[in-house]
Amino acid sequence: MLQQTTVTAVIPYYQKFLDLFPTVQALAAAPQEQVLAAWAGLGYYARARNLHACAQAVVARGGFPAQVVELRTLPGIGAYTAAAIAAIAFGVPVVPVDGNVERITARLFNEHTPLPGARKVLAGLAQGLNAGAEAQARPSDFAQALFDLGAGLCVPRAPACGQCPWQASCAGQAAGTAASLPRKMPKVARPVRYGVHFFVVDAAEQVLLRRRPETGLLASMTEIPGTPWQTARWSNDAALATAPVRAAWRRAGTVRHVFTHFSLEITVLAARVARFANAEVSQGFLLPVTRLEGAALPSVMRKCVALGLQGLSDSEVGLSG
DNA sequence: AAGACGGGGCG
DNA sequence: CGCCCAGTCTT
Repeated sequence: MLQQTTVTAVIPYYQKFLDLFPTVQALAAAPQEQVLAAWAGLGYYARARNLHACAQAVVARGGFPAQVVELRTLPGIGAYTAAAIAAIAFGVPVVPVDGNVERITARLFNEHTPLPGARKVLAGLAQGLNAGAEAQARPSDFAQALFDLGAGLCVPRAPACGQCPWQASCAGQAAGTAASLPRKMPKVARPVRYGVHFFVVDAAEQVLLRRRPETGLLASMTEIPGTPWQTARWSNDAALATAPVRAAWRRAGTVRHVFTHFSLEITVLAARVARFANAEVSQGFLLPVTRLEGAALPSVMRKCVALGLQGLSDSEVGLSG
């Protein structure tokens, strides 16, 4: 759950997962929809699918493996997580290399090769950090100490080298380059994409939703119907041609959202209908407005829903469509 | 070796 | 606004 995410963001989700799925068996037996709904808002949804599949694999093999090479074969368990579990849960003397440890290592050895190219070299160097007898005897504490050093002192900007226990042996500190390490390859510009999504509610206060494809961005998550996300703005006519129902659409507003590889600008149209025809619902499903909170809606769609609800409560003149 | 893959918090 | 976060998987 912590992969590429901050601890503070994870804590409430972690608590919710322990309540919903108190054992690995319970998680393995849960329907995917419930797991995705519990993960909704945390991002990188492949992690949720991997965690679910991982629980099923662990139950199938009769328990958790304790060695790095076996942990590594489980879904969603890469080099870092395998080492972290082995060291923390099973006392294996290995060093888990996350962003913190990468940064500490680059500074200790004054390594100037930019990431991600330097990743393999840094991981190799990091494996030598626990050579001392104390580190060998306490792999879990040593890993935690590295995380805390990276989070508290050896921070990305303005590291507190004066308080660092490794200051004397740090080549980056000696060279005066610590604060600028690790170096990174320049990032490519993020393009903008545009979409139009439709928030529509019937007289029974049910919202029309659909499930996203099982692969790609926001895979298997829930959304309100909408156009594809393209590089050009949508004309009214082109967007309305994709509307899931005929209705008096009104413009509820614009949602802006930033993904890793592009920014998204979504125009939300909102409408009420008396009732949905069967054909209109066949592409998706209906959910009472009061149950939207428990749905597997990613953050961008929660923004759209909030805007749609607000749009319906307003009283403006609508577009036709 | 590159990309794809979320979301929020902070300077 | 850009950077960063207890990375992994696919191509």
